[in-house]
Amino acid sequence: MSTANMSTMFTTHTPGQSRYGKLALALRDRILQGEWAPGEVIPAESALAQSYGVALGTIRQALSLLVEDGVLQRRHGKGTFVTKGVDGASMMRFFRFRGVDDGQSEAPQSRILSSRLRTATAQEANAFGITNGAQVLQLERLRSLASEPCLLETIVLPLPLFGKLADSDTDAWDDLLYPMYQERCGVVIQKTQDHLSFSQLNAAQAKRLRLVAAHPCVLVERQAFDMAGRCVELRTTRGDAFSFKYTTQLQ
Amino acid sequence: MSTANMSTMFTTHTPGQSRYGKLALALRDRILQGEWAPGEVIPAESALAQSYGVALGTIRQALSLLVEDGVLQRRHGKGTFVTKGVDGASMMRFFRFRGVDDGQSEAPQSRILSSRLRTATAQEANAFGITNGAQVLQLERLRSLASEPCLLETIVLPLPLFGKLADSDTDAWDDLLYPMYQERCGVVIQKTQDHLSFSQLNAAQAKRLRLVAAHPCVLVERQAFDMAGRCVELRTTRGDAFSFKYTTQLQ
DNA sequence: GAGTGGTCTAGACCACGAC
DNA sequence: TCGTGGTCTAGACCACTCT
Repeated sequence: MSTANMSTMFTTHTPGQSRYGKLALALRDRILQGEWAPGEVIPAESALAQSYGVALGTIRQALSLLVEDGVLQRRHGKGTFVTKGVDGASMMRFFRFRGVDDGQSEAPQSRILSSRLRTATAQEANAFGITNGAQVLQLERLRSLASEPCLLETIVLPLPLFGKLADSDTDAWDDLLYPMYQERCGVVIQKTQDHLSFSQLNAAQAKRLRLVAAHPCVLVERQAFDMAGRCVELRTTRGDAFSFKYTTQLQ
Repeated sequence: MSTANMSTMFTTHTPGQSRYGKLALALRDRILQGEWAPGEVIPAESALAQSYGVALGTIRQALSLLVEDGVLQRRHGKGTFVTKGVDGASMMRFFRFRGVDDGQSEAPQSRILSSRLRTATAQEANAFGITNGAQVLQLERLRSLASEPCLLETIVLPLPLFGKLADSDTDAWDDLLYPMYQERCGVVIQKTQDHLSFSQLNAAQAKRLRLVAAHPCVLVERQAFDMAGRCVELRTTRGDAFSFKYTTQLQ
């Protein structure tokens, strides 16, 4: 089972797949298998090197790959830890709402407006990798800062995975969904991809956000992925375009 | 064997400043000094290691830092090269204009609408690190795809550096400014920082873009930096908000 | 074949964190 | 004091690129 082959004389050194690359894949598998839970330490580098029969530097390169991927985190003097996942407040990085005291980023409050089951669209089934016609859970959610509504969200979750949420009382839900996904469903959000574009609010959406119909808004279409790289959440977020503020660097 | 004992005696091993960190700073200086021009190779890793009297792995770590910074690029089997700078078309990554054949990203055309000298504002002087009241060159520029105007830009450049541009005929300018900065003024754009927000076009701006006044637009406020990390360009770009399309990933 | 960057080894010591 | 990750060494061989 162990990949500890004999010596460098026999390695094919396949182009595109070095030894540390294979080690990274092997370790990633063990993490996904749940051998070490999110937040836990993995064995020391020296121990891993010995158990795989490779040099320390080789195992360090493997770990570096997983650190780059965001699967692992190193802490000098303490150990190497499995990542806990992204923080749920990350949607706020696209906006800077006024009226709220700037400088202090208070955690936004969350209210679930509706929760219902329906069959997945073809697009959703494809994204989630589930069969056409499977069930999904659709949520409408309003996020507020200092009692001021600021973001309106539509969230779609594949049912086999998030069944426990469908049965529970939405009033008892946490303000942050991603940590809750992990606690209640064992789903760790590891990566997100956001598509930003510009749109206008319809009447119903505007009412929720205390704006007028056709008010300009930013549309954020998010796909969230678990540690295995599977898409496990589709989210559409709308917020006042004039509160949009985003910074990006190139090189 | 005994080398480890020797070398450690001379290095203070200052916390927060490793040997490869110092090497990276030293090499960066030599690049900024112009010892190797953008696009040129630097000496081989083995040669650098020998000339600095360090192990190969140490010089490789130093080079890795500069590669991360975008100052250097490695090419297996060929050598390590000084980066040529960012491509000028990078503003297009925020938009997806329709009517133009999608899939093919044609290079947008450029027309300089105006060019004039004026004294820098306090904010500009601060950003550029020049004295208050110094001269700057301000350009208005329209970018078009397939003869359709799509982006309106205001560009401010500090004068001591870009003096040659002020004297030249704007009709003979290139479509891409950054390569031209390098050719004519020896300025290599190495990094950019873009602040995105939403706004509305005034009457004059709208006319240039063939839209109506108060039409929603995306506002991109860019700072561009040279290899030494100095801000050498301030740019404000406006484009139709409905053509805005941007994708970003988290972790 | 010669030269480059990329991988790997085996071992030493340093800096950090907890006990 | 001990265990952890971080730095550094000296030397070997592999894979890519050009001539």
